[in-house]
Amino acid sequence: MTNSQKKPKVIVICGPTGSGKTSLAMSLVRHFPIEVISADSRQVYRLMNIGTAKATAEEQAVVRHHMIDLIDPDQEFSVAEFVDLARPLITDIASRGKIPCVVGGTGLYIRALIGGLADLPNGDNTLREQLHQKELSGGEGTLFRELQRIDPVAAESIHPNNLVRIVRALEVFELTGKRMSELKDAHQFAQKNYDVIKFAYDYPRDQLFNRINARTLQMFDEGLVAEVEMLVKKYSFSLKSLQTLGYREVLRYLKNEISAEQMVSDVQKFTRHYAKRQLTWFRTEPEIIWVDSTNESGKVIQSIDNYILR
RNA sequence: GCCCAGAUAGCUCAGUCGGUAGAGCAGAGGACUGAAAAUCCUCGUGUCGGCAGUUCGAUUCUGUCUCUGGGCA
Repeated sequence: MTNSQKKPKVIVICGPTGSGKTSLAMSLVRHFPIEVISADSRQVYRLMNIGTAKATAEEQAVVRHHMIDLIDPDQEFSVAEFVDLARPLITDIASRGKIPCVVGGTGLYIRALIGGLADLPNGDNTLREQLHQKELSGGEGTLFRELQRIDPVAAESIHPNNLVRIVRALEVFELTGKRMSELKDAHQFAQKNYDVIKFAYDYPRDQLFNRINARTLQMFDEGLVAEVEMLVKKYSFSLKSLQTLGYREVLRYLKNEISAEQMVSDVQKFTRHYAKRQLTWFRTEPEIIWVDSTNESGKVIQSIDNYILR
């Protein structure tokens, strides 16, 4: 028995929002004994259902879904937690003779799940807050100049305007005494624990955008506004998880900052932008089998058949 | 019917004291290792409404026509 035969086989269905990942997964159920592992940074939240396009109760009754509804909307989540929770699931599913099927659009989560994470510390909100304060009091560019001093390589690859990245790099140095660029470059998502086959639907751009626009309207029909109202009532307007595409715009509408019409078209627009960013990410993701959208699931099932036999 | 204001990038508009034009948004491309549905970067040629006139030269001035607002009858 070779090494690759010992590794658990994992099917990945990725790609931009609205490209039909869930329905592809559902069509695989009839042919393969899969269980779904959602790779989605928002579907982990309970009570956020409509706006995250979570698999419906009916769909979840057909196939077991994991990594959904893990935490309350006032809790925080991270890639690291995702990897820590999802990896044992893969082992478990495979040991029961089933095939783990990772379905989702959060590119970083998928890459980290498959390739592993570098040895970096968890985020520290207090430290982040301090760093932001430092930038405020020291003036624009303070943190970037500091980063240039302590980790010039990281500073080279981070734009001076990208505070989130700069803060993270400083945080890593602060917490470990090591440069993030070095910790990161030694890693490169190079772990190979799984035998992976990856798919994504490839749509003509205008077709994907039409699907997104239509799906957004459907979310509003299904009661997205009511879902957000409920969350605001149960928690608050400042809930961090509500700073999510779709939820954010409804929030602005509920605060009377934008009209209902504006809200809908904004959600459509920002979802299109998001899909574009995802495409940029997945284009560089290695070994994705891009499936022509007109090909339906036939090609995928064929490929998986070959993959299981190999 | 008359008067006024417009007509410039896919959209909203700025501008050129006459030397063929630029913002925002849309759109396109890119980056990304514990915030990732987040965060950040790059990219602007279009009969300047049609036709004629003045001029070395008109998108800019003049005339006229068409269309769109608003007002007066």
